[in-house]
Amino acid sequence: MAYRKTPAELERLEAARERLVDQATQVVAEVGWANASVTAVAAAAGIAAGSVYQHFPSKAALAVEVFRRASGREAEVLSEVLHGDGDPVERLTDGVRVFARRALERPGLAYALLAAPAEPALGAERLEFRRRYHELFAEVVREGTAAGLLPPQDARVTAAALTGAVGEVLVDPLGTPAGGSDGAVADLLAELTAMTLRCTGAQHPTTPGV
Amino acid sequence: MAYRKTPAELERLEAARERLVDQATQVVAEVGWANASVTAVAAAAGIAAGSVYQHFPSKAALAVEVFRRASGREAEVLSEVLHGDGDPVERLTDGVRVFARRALERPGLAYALLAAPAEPALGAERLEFRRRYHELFAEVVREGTAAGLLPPQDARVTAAALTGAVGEVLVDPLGTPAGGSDGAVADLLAELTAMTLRCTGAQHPTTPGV
DNA sequence: GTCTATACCTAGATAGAC
DNA sequence: GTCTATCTAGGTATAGAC
Repeated sequence: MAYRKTPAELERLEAARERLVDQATQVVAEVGWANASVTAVAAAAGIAAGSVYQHFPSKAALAVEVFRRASGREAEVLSEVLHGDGDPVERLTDGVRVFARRALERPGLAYALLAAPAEPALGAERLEFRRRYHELFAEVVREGTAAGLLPPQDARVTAAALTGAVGEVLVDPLGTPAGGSDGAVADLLAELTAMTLRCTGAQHPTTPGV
Repeated sequence: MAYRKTPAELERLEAARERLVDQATQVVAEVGWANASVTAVAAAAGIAAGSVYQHFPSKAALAVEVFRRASGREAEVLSEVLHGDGDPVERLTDGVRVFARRALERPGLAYALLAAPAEPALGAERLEFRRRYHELFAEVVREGTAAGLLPPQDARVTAAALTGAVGEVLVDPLGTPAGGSDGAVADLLAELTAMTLRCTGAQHPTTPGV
């Protein structure tokens, strides 16, 4: 009985925890938060229901971890694109396009993160992440205004509006089983970027890109 | 024992049901769906918990009724404004302004209807009402395009974007206890209408109105 | 450390008295 | 028709064997 766990033990534990979070994410994407019981999640991860509590103190804690993990990834991707190359307006449309495309590729997960009914704890978490999106968008809007590419405006309002607008436009396609296959996705992305440009007050579409 | 209830009886029942729905709405606005237990709602309506089931077959049915009632009112008000006088762009900004002002006047209820975590049944209901908003907005956007006031665009996407944008912009103020007192509300409304105009691509602000 | 079996708790729903 | 008291189900969390 060692007083400290060996590195190998820690690694195994960590791996099991990872697997649990991954599988829970999968289950949530498939059946939603409401039906993702501890039993179902544990079964998916190949462990017993009771063993979940070796890794998380409560179901809510696991749910929060799942949400943070997945939402964090999206926020990071968005952040990278928004801080990338090109003028602010280009980056904004690129960001929206990438965000939307990723959502449409994993509709179940995106729906769970963006809109699906969930416990209060997750509601709070969602609100926090939406604020993070607000900040990311607001920063770029301010840059655009400073560069004279966008008219004067309250960047926070525009950023919140963009967040809500993109989410709302996506929810319907995400809800319908086959969110739209081939060209429908391209059309939707084009309309989304056009809306983004209008919403910020950009005068000329800069990149008519894919 | 009459085979049919007398008109007086029916009226009394109907009144009790009304009172129950009203009080349930009140409770939901105050404590949210999660904490609006059958017991709490019944207490507010001055009846016993068991008696709730004289009027509704289940808690979910009552919740849906509460949601439909309240959301229906807002949709009607919005519809009236959008179908009122003036050019399409004016009506659009008026609609957004009225919707937002009403929400800010009843923050608890608005938050419950727009964003608060709720059971799956209500999630579906919410989605349905958001579609109703989409349609209302889309119609006016199409009119605006037809009148040459707005550039060509997919009205459904713009309408969904407006719905999401307005909701998202409102959620933060609605969440904070004193949503903003005096001039803050006016500023927010002004920014919202400006955003609405940009989002639809309207070139010149038509009514700088209150 | 992981499983099996079970305790427990909350909240919705019901039965029967008045 | 309404209340009180009770039942029940479902799912989280835990105890103890292996």
